[in-house]
Amino acid sequence: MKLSTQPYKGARDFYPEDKRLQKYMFNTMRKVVERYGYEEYDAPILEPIEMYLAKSGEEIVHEQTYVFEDRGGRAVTIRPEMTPTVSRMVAAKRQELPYPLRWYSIPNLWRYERPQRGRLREHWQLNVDVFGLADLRAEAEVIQAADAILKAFGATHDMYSIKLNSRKLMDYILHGYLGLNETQGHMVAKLIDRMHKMPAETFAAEADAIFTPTQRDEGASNKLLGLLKIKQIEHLPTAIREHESIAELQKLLATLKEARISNAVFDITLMRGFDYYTDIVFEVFDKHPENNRSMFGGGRYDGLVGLFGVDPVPTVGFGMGDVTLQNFLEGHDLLPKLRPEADVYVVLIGDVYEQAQKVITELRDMGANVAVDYSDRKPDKQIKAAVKKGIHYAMFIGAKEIKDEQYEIRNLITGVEERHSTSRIVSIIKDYRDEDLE
RNA sequence: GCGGAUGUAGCUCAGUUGGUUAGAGCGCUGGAUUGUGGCUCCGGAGGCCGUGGGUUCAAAUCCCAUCAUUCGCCCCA
Repeated sequence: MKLSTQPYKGARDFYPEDKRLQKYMFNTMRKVVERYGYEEYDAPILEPIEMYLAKSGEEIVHEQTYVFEDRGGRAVTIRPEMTPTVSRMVAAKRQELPYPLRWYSIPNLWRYERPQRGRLREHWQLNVDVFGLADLRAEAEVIQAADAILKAFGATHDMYSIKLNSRKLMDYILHGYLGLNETQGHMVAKLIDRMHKMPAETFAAEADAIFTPTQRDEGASNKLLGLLKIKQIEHLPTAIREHESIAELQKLLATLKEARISNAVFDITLMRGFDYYTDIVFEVFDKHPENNRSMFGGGRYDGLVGLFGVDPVPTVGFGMGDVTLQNFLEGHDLLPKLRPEADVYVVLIGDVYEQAQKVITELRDMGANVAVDYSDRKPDKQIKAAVKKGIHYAMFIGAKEIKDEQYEIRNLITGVEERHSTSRIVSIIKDYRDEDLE
């Protein structure tokens, strides 16, 4: 039987060029969040299944999680998200950690589902969380960090928008204002979550079906439809505007505006799927016409740490997936041309392998990344290999060069060729390497 | 889990109403050119036509199944 060369369904192979891109994305994320003072942590990819039974809807456990039995008969899952894990870690050291905590991680996560654009079975996700701050300043900070990451990739505010809403507000609207019971509220919330994927009439009909005849007679259904059309906080009915969550949303929007985040907007239709959010939620949307979709989001989830039997710790965080981020960067043409690791490709001419060792070692000792072609092929073949690898410089070492201690170095982009000493060559290489690091 | 589309060379794809030995471009490789890439010219390798069954004198082509890829739904980071 012939073995397949395809990677497992929904998972990706990272060839060097792919890995280079991933390194670029992760490094950029790390650089930004560390600038905000976040510390990196990590944890096992396996967790006991109980971790996911306690929270966040059953769907994810029963249908979208990798579950298997270990040799000891324990049910084990491959983590589908990092939030429960990090909550567990915080709970374990609840009393000894220096709050507020600023933690981040870039875990590998798995979900058992049908792969499609922007959604694979395996992905990596930057998780950024603040623990121990029951204040909007935490929300403001993580949103700023998220915004700063996108800017670090070269994105501008016209490319995405940041939508904000409040779970507390929605709870009040659904139950207090519209008078729905818990089940109805849940159904309406799920429906609102899908609102933009269906025609307005379908939405209205499905919403209507959730209300009781009495509620419909009282106009609750029409009230809901009216509310969902409102784009500005100021246009909400007075009764709603007086709710405490409104002042918080306004305050957060004002803070973000001060921080020069001009593309943050209130969006009453923003729900987000997880049930564990307790207050502010936010989501970043790609505004590219062909990829108009949610990229990533987060919010406040004050209840998770407490599930581990310790006093609750207020928490705000977000998760940014690598697949959707990459789609975003590609769509807006923000991916840079990444350079290979090697600075220079050494072309050996003639039988100089032994004598060239000294020079090559010298280059490496001075900090150059040097790949050497040991194939004994003719120079043109060796040069072609260097070009194909995308290496910027080719260096020629032959009998003549070794004798003179002057080596030919060619810029493979411009074709310009010069003869220099090793130290001069290394400084040329380093100048080029630093060029793009502004 | 449900529905649609697509599987032919490493890649992108042709392939007539079913009819001999399955094609092109790019790429790969050797040479022209034994110390120098990109252009040009000449040669070469590379295919179980996704896989398994069926119909037929005859299948890349028609039918069924299956697997994979992909788009959407469900769900959701």
